[in-house]
Amino acid sequence: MPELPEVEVTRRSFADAIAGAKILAVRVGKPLRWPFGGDPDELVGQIVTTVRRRGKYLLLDTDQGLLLLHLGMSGSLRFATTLPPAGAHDHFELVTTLGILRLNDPRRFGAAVYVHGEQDPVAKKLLGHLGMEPLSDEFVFQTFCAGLKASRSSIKQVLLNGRLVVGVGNIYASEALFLAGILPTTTAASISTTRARQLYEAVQQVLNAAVQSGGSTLRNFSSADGSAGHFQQQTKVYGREAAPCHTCATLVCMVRQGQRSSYYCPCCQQP
DNA sequence: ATTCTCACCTGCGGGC
DNA sequence: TGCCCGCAGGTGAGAA
Repeated sequence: MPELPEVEVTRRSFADAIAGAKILAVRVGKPLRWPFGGDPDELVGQIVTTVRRRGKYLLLDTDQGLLLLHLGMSGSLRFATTLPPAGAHDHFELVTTLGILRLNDPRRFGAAVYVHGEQDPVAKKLLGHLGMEPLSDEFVFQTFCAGLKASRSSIKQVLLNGRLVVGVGNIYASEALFLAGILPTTTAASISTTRARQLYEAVQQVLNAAVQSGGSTLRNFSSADGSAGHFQQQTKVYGREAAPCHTCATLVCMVRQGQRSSYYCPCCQQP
């Protein structure tokens, strides 16, 4: 479920509450996307200091190391002083002095990985190739535009793959391309500087709007305090195949790109 | 080097 | 009602 907005909303919903917590126990369920990377009990006694986000990863700094969490396609976190008994899809849990942090992930594409720091080889493998953070000052138009010019892939794929800009997943790629008036199948390198600028703005606009709306809740997503998002109610094209475009009433179309669905308005969006 | 396809896993909705 | 198929918010590995 989680693209940048959902991960960021999740982060904000428990970052302050967990700061300073001492880890009392670690519970591990079924295997996730990546091995944990050590003995989970190594975390016991460590203090959670801060919660950061890099792309779609959450980075929990402790006084001795770094815990990487990823929500995959179906993951969500809860942080509360008390929680119901762990269910079949609760695969990772930190019991702390300030509450229980629990990862629920039915499909298990998510991950919980412990490393000693961002220079750790495993951390570098997971984070090292990630592109610019679209909601930070490091998101520079000139770099973005140059990256588009250098790619022969479709613009939808470039937005999705995270090498140029991180955090844009299947929902927000379609939405940003609609806002920019660009067809998802357009070759990235063929996009003019003017339209690249529109896309650069659109990416930031749609991600900011989604964060403001608490993210999208398509199935069971909720932030760590249990609240759902509602951006899915304001998508312009995503999930709206055969429905009328809100701008021009033309029916929204769907196309498969790299086994993912892309939605677009054939009237409002051009190559 | 870059680009494309596949695999990982579970659940749900639609069609028969 | 039950079964089978396709699809779902991600992404690294390996092939081309």
